[in-house]
Amino acid sequence: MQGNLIRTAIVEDDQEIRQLLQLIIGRSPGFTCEYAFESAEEAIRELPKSRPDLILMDINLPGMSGIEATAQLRVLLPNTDILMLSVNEDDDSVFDSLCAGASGYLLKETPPAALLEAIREAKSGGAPMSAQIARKVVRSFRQQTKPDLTERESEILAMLCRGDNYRTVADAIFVSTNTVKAHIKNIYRKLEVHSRAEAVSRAIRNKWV
Amino acid sequence: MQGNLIRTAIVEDDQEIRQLLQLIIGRSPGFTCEYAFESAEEAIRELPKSRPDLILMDINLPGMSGIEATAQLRVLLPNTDILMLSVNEDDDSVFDSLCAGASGYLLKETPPAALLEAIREAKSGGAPMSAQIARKVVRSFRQQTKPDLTERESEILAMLCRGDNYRTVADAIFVSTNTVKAHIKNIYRKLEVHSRAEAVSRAIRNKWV
DNA sequence: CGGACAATGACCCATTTGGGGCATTTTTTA
DNA sequence: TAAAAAATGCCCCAAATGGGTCATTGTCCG
Repeated sequence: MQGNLIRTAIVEDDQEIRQLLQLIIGRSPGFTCEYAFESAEEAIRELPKSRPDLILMDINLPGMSGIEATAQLRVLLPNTDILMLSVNEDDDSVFDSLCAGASGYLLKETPPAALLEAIREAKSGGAPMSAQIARKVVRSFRQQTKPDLTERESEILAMLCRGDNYRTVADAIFVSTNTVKAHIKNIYRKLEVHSRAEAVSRAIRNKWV
Repeated sequence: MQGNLIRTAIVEDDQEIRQLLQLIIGRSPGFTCEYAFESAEEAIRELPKSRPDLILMDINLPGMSGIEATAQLRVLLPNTDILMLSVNEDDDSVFDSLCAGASGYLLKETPPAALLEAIREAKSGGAPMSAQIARKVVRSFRQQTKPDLTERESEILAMLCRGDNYRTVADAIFVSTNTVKAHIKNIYRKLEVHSRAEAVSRAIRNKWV
C-alpha cells in the first residue's frame, strides 16, 4: 500500500458484476482496481505478479471455487487481504471461507459506500461481516461444558494432548507411572472413551485444553 | 423478552460505572436494567431467578473473573446473551471471554448511543466487537497449510482422529492392517511426530480435519 | 463419625502401537 | 518411456497401552 491508496483486484465470473465493481472501486478516490479476473485459476496465475492489497473473491466460481482459491492465495500473497463476495447471507461456505483465510465477506448487493467502507475496514485490520456470521463464528468458539474432571485429571489430559506418554507424565508431576495409569483410566471412564486418540480428540475439539 | 423490551443486568465492581450504566440503560426506552451486582459470585447466585435477556459483564472482577462467571452463567442461562465490558481494546482476555461464551464485548467508555446499539445487535443475533478483535477471532480460524499428505494418508489421519485403531481403519478401507501401519508410519514421518496422540493433536489443532 | 471420593501405588495380562526392514504392483510425473 | 511416488503387503520385536483388581492415605461433607 503506497500512502493511502488501496490497490484491489476482483475475481468474479459474472461479467456484469465484475465490471460494475471495478467501476465503483476504480473511480473512488483512494482506491484502484486494475485487476479483474473471471476465474480462480487465472487469478492465481496472474495475481502474484501484481500483489494487490486486497482481493474481492466470488465464492461461487466455476472450476476452482473461491474458497479453494482463497486457501491458495493466502500462501502466495500473505500480505493481501481477501474479502469474499456472496449472494446469500447465511451460506455455510462463508464460514468455510473464513477457515480458508478470508478476512471477511460482503454481499454482492452491498451499496457502493458500504463496499468501500468494508474494504477500508479490512485493510485497517478489521473483519467486515454480517452480524449473523459474526455470531456463528463466535459461537463456534465456545468450549463445551467439560465433564467433571479433577484438577489432576485435567492436568494429565492436557499432557496427553501434547503427546506425552505414561513415563513423561509421571516424571513431570512426580508420581509413579502406575498412578498416571490410574488417573488416565478414570479420565477414559468419565469421557466415555477407550483410547488415547479418542480422549485427545474430544478434549481438543471441545476446547477443554 | 416481552415485546421489544430488553431486560438487562450488570456485573461490575466499580460502583460509579455500575450506576452510570444502569442509569443510561434504565432510562432508555425499550430497555430495563433492574439488576446490578458488584461481584460474579453474587450475580451467579441471583441471576438465575431473574433470567435477564442480556448481561453486561466486567472482565476484571475481584474474586471470580468475568470470564469464569461467563462460563458458568452460559450453562445456567442458555438464552441470555453476555457482553463483556473491558477497559482496553486488545486484551487477550476479551478473546478468552468469547471462548467462554460471551456474544461480544464493548469498551467501558463506549458512548451511550453505541452501547444501546451494541445491546440491540447482540440480541438480534449479532456479535458486537471491535474490528481488531473480530480479525483476531477470524484469524484463529484459519487452518494452517497442511503437510503434503496423500489422499490415503489424509483419510487415515481423519480416522485416527475419530479414535480408530489399525484393525478398524483396515476394515473400513478394505486393506490389511499392515498397509494401515505403513501409511501411518509415513504420516508420522511427514508430521514429524512419534505417537498417535501427537498426530491427532496436531491434526485437530491445525484444523486439518 | 462414617461414607464418598481423590490421589497415590501395585500387579497381571492381552492387545496395540511404533519402528525397522523388505517386496510387489499401480499410478503419477518428469 | 523411465524414474519417482503411492499403495499395498509381510515379518520381527520392544515398548506402550488399556483394562481388570486391590490397597492405603487423606480430605471433605453430611
